[in-house]
Amino acid sequence: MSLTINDIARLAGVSKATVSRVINNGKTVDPKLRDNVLSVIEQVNYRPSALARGLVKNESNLIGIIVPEIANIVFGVMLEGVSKVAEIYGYDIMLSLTEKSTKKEIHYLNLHRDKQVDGIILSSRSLKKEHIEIIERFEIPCVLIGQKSSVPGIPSVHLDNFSASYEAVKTLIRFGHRKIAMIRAPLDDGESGDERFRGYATALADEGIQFEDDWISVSDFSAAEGYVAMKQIIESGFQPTALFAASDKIALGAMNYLQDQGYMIPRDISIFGFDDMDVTELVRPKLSTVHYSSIEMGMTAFRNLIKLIKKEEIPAQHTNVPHQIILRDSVVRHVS
Amino acid sequence: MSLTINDIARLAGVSKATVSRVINNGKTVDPKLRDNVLSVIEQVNYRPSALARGLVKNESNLIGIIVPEIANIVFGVMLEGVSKVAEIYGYDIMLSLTEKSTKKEIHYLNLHRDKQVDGIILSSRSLKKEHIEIIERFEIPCVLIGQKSSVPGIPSVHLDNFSASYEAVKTLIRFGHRKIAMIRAPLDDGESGDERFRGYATALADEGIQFEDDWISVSDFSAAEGYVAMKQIIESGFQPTALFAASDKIALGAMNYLQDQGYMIPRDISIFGFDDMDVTELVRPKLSTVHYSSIEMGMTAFRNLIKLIKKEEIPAQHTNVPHQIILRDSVVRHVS
DNA sequence: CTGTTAGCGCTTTCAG
DNA sequence: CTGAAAGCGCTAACAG
Repeated sequence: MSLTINDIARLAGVSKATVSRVINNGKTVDPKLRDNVLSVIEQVNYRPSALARGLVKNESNLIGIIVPEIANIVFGVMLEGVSKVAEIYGYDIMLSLTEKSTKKEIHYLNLHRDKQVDGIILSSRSLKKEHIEIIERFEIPCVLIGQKSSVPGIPSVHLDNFSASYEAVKTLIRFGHRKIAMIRAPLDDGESGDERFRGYATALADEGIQFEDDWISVSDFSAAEGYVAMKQIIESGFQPTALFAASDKIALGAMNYLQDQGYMIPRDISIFGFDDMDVTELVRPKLSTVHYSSIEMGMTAFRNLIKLIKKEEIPAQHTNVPHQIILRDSVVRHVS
Repeated sequence: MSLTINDIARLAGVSKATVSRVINNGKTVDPKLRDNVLSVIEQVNYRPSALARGLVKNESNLIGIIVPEIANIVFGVMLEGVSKVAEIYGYDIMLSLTEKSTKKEIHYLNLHRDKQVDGIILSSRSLKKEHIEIIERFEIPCVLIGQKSSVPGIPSVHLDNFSASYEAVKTLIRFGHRKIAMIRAPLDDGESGDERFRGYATALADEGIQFEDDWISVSDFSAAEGYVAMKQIIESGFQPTALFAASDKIALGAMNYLQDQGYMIPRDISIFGFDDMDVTELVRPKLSTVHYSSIEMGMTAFRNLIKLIKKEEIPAQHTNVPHQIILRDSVVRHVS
């Protein structure tokens, strides 16, 4: 077994209170004693138990991250952001994956509380009563990432999905496109999926363009589904001159379908993605897309969480991460 | 504050020992008492503190994962594998990122021990004396992932990088290629980078092909560096008919360079990658590559870790995850 | 400035 | 089958 504070106290010939003091750079400890204790600690390589410490201080220096998946690069990068700042603040990370299951979200919310995490960063499509109950009952500092939160006390960090999509579609329109298809996120994907669609719809409406049902297809965020969704649109008979996809992966899948069918991109159809994953520059033509910084999102989420934990400063209920329109080769002016 | 076991005891009119017993489905507890306690727990939504429990039981149901990065999809998927099995066994995951820094690896190894993780899955380029010291001193069950371990008691889960590369290059040779370039991993990337190179070298040697220094270039695992590495090879004057890249990302970068220079792929140069990331099917031409299952790797690593933790069964020192050669459009027969 | 003494919330002998 | 008591490793008053 490991050495305990008692062992150190004995070895250094002091009380464990003193050892505790030097460990915590406690107030005034006689320099000689301190040096002595320190050298003993050094020699035997003593490390205090975070568990015991957490138990009495009622804090763990652990924060929880609950996200649907991690194989998705967007979440991976987000997590790197959180991790970077967490490291600076001396927090460790407990990670749980939910596969978008509300049940698992609840399950892990509870589990994280059991482990006494000091706070949680949660990515959920929508906060249900059950989420809120747990968070409020146990007073767990919590920030929502990726979706807008409407719950006071639970701030969120996210994109302005509406504006981003609006601008993307406006850009297509400015390039002379009017017959613009969209592959949107599943209807149950939460607020951000809806907002992207709303941006699309509003941009068209503002230009007096009326879209039909068959301009729109639904897809989860995979390339495979994007492929199918594009197929659906084309087979419906609609001939768009441009496509706005709710994610880069969808866009790539769609692009693949079109290329497989002999369409030339962007000559026949312009394509606009969302996310700016690194593959956007690796595919040909390079993909136009909406850029935002996932890492920034993660960092901001953590910073807000810290504010919540320290109770020093109340973070804004909503924090927007900036976005930019990135024009690459997949979009060209439409000539009629 | 949260309710404690004492509250429950009081509320249920029993001793906390009894409450503890029912929580742990302890031996025989009078059914009436048990039901009573259970209903109280249910009613007030009591959840025992994992910290306190961990302190006395000397286990945390936490396992640590220490990897260089997570934005890299390979690690992301690995982590999903670990997570999937961990969930079944009721373990939570503490995650730390090291950016390949040995110092950070050591740092987090210590930190994880402090938090009393029951075991650690570590991805490190090579185990130094310092790693081993910590692991052995504190008797932390630990499995190495992605690299072969030569330390008894620290088993590893990894690919047979040598064979995989050997087979890939043999495949190119079988397709009539002899002037085969390679972009390899950095020299300090550890054993698996070396093995991939050795596979390449051996395959050529076995066919009596002598390669020169300018056939080889070095790149980290990014597309940007792959681009530069390919440029280097071409500008050296060597005209390969095929390229074997140590990763898909490198391959894609290289492909981009070649395409930018007007080369036609695969007509002018065949390309072989490694990893089978999902983009391999999204780019044109689709990339030939070495496939293996990162998720399987993660799952296997966890299973081995559990064996180590439970001390029931000693896991094999080395566990190989199977690989396969995937031929796609980026490789064609060379016609001289 | 230092040691003694209580706990933090839980499990686990050990009696009964 | 149940309760009392000790203790996991640490911190935090409180005296001295």
